[in-house]
Amino acid sequence: MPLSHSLEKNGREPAYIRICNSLKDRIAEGVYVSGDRLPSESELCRLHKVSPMTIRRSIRILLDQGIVTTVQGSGTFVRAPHLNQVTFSLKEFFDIFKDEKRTQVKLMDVCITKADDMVSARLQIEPGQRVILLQRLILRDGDPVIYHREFLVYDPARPVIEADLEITTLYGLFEGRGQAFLKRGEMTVEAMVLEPELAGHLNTQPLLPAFRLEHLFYDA
Amino acid sequence: MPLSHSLEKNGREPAYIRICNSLKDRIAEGVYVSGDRLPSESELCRLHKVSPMTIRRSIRILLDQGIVTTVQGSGTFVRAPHLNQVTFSLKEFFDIFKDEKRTQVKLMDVCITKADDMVSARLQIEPGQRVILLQRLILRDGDPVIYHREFLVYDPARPVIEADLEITTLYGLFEGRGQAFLKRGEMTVEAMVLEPELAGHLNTQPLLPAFRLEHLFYDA
DNA sequence: TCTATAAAGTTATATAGATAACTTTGTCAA
DNA sequence: TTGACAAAGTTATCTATATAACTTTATAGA
Repeated sequence: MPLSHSLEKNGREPAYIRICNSLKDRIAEGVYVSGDRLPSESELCRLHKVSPMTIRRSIRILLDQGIVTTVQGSGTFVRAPHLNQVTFSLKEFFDIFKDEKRTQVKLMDVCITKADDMVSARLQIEPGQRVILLQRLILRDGDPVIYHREFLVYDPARPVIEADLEITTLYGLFEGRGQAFLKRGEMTVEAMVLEPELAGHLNTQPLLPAFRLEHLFYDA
Repeated sequence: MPLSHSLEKNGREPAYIRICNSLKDRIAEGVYVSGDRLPSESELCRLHKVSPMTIRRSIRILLDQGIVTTVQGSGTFVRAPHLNQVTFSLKEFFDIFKDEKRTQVKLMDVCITKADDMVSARLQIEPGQRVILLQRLILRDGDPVIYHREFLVYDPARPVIEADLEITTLYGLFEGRGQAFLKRGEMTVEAMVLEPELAGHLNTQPLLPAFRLEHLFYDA
């Protein structure tokens, strides 16, 4: 059976998006409330006159967004508003620093120290083992905004990675260096109070609240 | 053509999961590095001997997880590690408080005050307009762990919602009350320093770092 | 050499149906 | 009344194919 699905029914929105939004709207309007069962997939097929795969795709989106839950053999149910996950978007934050003309990365200090408990746990090495510590200050229009510390496992066999010392762009710092040698990263967020030393570097008063971002790169 | 897809090829893992993990592994191992093009969908079909829809599903997962990007007409490419989004999971946090025997919600105070700038902005009302302020303390084994403040738009037409005053369970507090009347919620996270008053309520020293969670419910 | 066009290859969307696994419900027998 | 079982309904997975929209590359013509 021939068809021209894209323009016939709505304009340019794909059917699966249209159906997905339709269901979302009905949930928002209270037609379906928390705990209710949505019409079965085969019913939705008949209602919207599309094939099962298209309905499945719509429902999968709602599932991914946490709006519904599915129970095999039983049905698809509206979930109660759940607030157990917050996506902490730093996209805009990094976008600010994207234009490299106004942003400057300054390498303050490079030294070799012994790993304390926190660092050794993260790097999966023994406490007291030697690590390379790089300290950087990120400036925005000349003003310090981020204080950056990087710990590297000290490996005499591998010469000190010169590439690391040359990183003076935020892109290099956050988007990974090289491409080839690092796998994936993880990032965690904590609340902290600015210590006097850090506050000094950042040109602000101590004891102010701040976020502490920790990113961890895994070598291949 | 008959088939018994589930047991024949792997054990019990669906094909789309298997293929997805296979691709992930190869990216992690460095076989495909940042910027590389993955084999096309039709190639992957031949390689894994599955139908296009199955491959599509695998790739969609990688796409959702931000591991690859797809360009229509061109191909599927490995993305550089990106750290512009942190999913701030509070699931375990709330799970702790799930058993209601050990957790107690204590209503400390109910009063009507005038909305300051922060509150009026959030509730989309004029500054100075009257709002209902509910203050609660959440106790875990008798120890205070969360201080909870709730602002409600004061509406003389609608009598003070008694249901709100009766909430003494965390479930009621975080998972929504009623079902029928609220739509969706939003949640933001900030870093803060404990003010003396709050620290007093929480039985800790002032000036400690803390997270400030703000959740916003939209009425229907 | 440059440009327009065609062709091939790619992802995006959708159809129509099949089998499997699971849940709920109704029925019948003890 | 209870328990076993069958039947119907539901989601989960997958096949095989088709059309559309887009990109890249090769080709032919000016």
